[in-house]
Order: sequence, then structure tokens, then C-alpha cells
Amino acid sequence: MDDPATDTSEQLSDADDLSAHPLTALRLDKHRAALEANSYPYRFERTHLTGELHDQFAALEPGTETTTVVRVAGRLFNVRSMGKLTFAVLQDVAGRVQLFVDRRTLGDEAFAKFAELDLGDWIGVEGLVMTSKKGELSVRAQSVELLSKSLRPFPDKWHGLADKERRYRQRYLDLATNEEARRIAFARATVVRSLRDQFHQRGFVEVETPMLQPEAGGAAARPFETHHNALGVDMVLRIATELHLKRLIVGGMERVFEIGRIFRNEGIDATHSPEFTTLEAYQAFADYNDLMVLMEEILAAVAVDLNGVSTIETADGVVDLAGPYRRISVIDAVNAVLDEPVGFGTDIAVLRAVATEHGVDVQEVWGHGRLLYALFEELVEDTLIEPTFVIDHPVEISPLTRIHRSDPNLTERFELYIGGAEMCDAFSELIDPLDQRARFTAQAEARAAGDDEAQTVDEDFLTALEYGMPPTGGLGLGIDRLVMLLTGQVTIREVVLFPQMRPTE
RNA sequence: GGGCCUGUAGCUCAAUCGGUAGAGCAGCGGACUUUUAAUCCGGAGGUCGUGGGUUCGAUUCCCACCGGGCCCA
Repeated sequence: MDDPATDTSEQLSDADDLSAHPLTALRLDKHRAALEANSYPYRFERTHLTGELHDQFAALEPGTETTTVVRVAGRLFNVRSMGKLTFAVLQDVAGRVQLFVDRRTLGDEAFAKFAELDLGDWIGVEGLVMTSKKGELSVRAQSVELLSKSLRPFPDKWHGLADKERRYRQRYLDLATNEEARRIAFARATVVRSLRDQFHQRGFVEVETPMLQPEAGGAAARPFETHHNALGVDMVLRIATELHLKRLIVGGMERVFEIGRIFRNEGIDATHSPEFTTLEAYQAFADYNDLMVLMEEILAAVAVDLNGVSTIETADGVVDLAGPYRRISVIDAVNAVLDEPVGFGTDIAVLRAVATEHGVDVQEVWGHGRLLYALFEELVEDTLIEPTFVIDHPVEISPLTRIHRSDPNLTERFELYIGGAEMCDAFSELIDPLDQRARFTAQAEARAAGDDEAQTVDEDFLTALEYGMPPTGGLGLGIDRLVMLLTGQVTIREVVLFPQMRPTE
């Protein structure tokens, strides 16, 4: 055998799993025979997706034969042989359709070849549209082509693949066998497209900013570290897109947004992935009040695009994404559940005691702002099921946010909570370079004191601000969490196609 | 980082209070031209995650390790 494409003799040894295992050895033999016969087509001309067939022929009565010839392609599943008649299921991206494989129609030779097919094989079928006696829409096969062989046995036809580890590591099997996996994957794509449409419609320009950066900024998180060989410098993967998008506002782009992956070097759990996707958007001449309205409009539109309605079923009940959403300040939210009200006027020792009493792990360096916000996280966050804007965060925890126009202890910031989870973080952006430098310096001091998530001084960003940034509203939206909410999933791994797992071996 | 649970046939799962394991589906052989997880008959399929320890004997008990899940910090 001179043709390398058909010489498989040295590509798999007898000791190889596929050759050695009885469940795969026969499939492998059939594959080698097909290679030698050079019988695999390079393409298949399809006339209908299965979904299109069901739409077009929904009205056929049971027991109808038509003269309409169609060509469908997909994976073969669920073969039921009656002897001289075989029923099978063909699955494509749109769904499934039954194949009516009748020996008289197909011919003895082709019928025998059909029996050689294995579950999971990719096939192309030409045949006549019909319905069975029970009314099942079917394609009466006139010719069948094996397009690609599946060498490995598929998971259980009824239970599918249930083992979570394998569902994540081998998502292709999950997608091939579990309808829910497909639903979520396509729902995510719909959500992203819908968000993109919404921002485009409002005059926002989609941009891309660096993932590789000399220093991480724009959020409180530890970065992944890497190295650029040619430049000979250490670099980090971005932890936010914020500081570059603001540079574009300085440059006069006025309305920009970016949908992209960011990376944070932290633990993995049901709601945290080391790489996740955010949408950040910045609008010149707008403040945080404008962005709250924008969020209400956009989230309702996305929900409708995906599900047809603005309401969502969650584990905690039905929530409606149609605005307006409730608004409550961080301090009011905390005081709504405390017996004695607290605030910036509260003695710091008393505030620490209250925080400790409610389970906060208080650190010595924390001021009023951080203590108040810690109380919010401890007492309130989980309880916010209906969409709620939590607004006016303390300056201490908001180093990139403009001071509140009516209270110097606070900033003009909001977080949007839905179903007990934070979806969105937004603010009237800090545009004064002098104040921004002071905030960065305070962050650097916290970092020096041991807070390794505190930010560093970004001189390049400060230089940009020194050229003048217009008043701007900016927001960040967690795409993964939004998809979780909209698809009813409780773990982020279910809405990420290939979640990070510990490598095997 | 702490706690709990988990790994058995290709897949989904049982069982053994310590005596080397079963079912359904898939696969293999056979019957069957209207099935819908087809049905019926027959046979086949396992280093019980890995490595130690205890024991006459370990899939089971103990320890460590490698994966995974849930809860907490």
C-alpha cells in the first residue's frame, strides 16, 4: 500500500485500545475497509435540516407516502430493526428525524450495508418524505452514504452521558447525546448576539483591547503571569477591560464596548471560573443613572430575544427583567436588616464589632466603607432575588469611581443583583486625573500592606486622563452569569463549553 | 485551606456486615416489513481509580495518592 491515506497498518498497533477492544475492533475494521475502498465522500448535498422537514411536512396524515425527494445528513442513533424493515433516527443540528429503511425500497445490497452501520456514524440519506402508520415523519431511504465512521461506542441512548467530569472534559459527547447541553450552548450564542445587537443599535462601537499587559488593572484580582520572550519582559493576562476602554473615551470614540475573555487567578467553584467573559461598555456624557435605564432596557430585550418573554423561572421563583428595577443604597440595604442603624458617623470600633458579630472576618486596616460593604455582602447580597440596583458604594472600595455628587463618602456606582447573584457593576467614571492618582496611591499602599488584590498605579492610564476625559458612564456585565440566569443553570461550568479542569495524568 | 460524598462492564446503575461481582441499554449471533428506550431467544463482556497496609483471604476495612461533585472559609 503506497497511498499513505489508506495505509493504516502502522497507525494503530494490535495493542492499541481500538484494535484490542471488542467494542471498537469491528468498527475499526469497517473503517479500514471504507478507506481501502476510498468510499468516504468529501461533501454531501443536503436539501433539508430535520427541523425544516418537520416544519414543512407537519400537516401530513399518518400513513402518507409522498413523491418528494429530500437529502438529509447527520448522526445515526437508535436503530430498530424489524428484519426486512429498519427504523432509525438521524440527528442533525436542528433535531431528529426518523429513517424508514425498507429493503424493497433500498435494495438488498444497500440494505445489507445499512445493517453494517454503527450508532454514532455520520451518514447522508436521500429518500422520500412519508409518515409511518403511527404518524411519525420519516424519510424512506433510497440511498445511504457513510460520510464518517464513529470508532468508539456512544453513551447510553436513554440516559446519555451523566458523569459530570466526562461531560465537561468531553463536551462533544455531551452535545451529541444530551439535548440540554445543546440548548444551553445555543442559548449562550443567542444571548451574546442579542447583547451585541442592543449596543450596536444604540451607537456603541465594538472594540478589542490587549489581553497581554505589563500590569493588571481595572479590578481587584490576582492575574495570571506570563512572559514575552522577544521583548524579554514579564506580562500578565488582563483582569478587566476597563482602563483601555476608558483610554478610547479619552480618544473621543464616545461610545465603545468590548465582549471578551478576562482571566483571574483564583479558585474554581459553581460561580467562578479562572477565565470568563464580560461585556464592558462606556458612554461619554452619561452618568450612572443613565446606565441603570440602559441596563433595564437591554436585559429585558435580551430575555425576550431568547425566551420570548421578559420573565425567567429561577430556583427562587419567577423574576421579571422588565424595568424599572428597585434601587436601594448599600447603607440603606444594610440598615434594613440591622437593629441599630450604622453609617459613616458610627464609631469605627462599634462598626467593627457589628461586623464581627454578623460573621464578617474583619481586617485591621478596613475603614468604614469596607466594613459597611462587608456587612452588605454578608447580610443582603443573597437575598436580592428580584432585579435590584444596589447603589452608592463607599469610596474605599471604589477606586475607579467618581465621588457622589451629594456625599463625599460615597461614589456614584451601582451593582445589579438578580437571583442573589451580581450581574453588573457600573459607575459614573472617575475622570479627574488628580483624584485618580490619589486613589491609585491609596491602593498601592494597601497592596504594600499585604492586600495582593489591590491595584497598582497605572501611569500610562493617568497620562491619558491628564489629556482630559469627558464625563462618562461605564458598566461591566458578566456574560456567564447572565447566561446562567437566563438558562436556569446554577453552575458556571454548564454555560461554558470547555470549563477549566485539572489536567489528567 | 477545612468538612462531607464519589470513582464497579462501552454507557446508566446495583451488590458483597471481608470469601475475586450483577442488571438494563449498547455490542455480538439468531427471529421479525410500521417501530418510537421496539420485542423475543442465545451467548459474550470486569486489574471493582492507583499504590501501600491489616488479614488465611480485600472491590469491601485502614492509610496515602490521582480525578470528580457538594458545602464552608
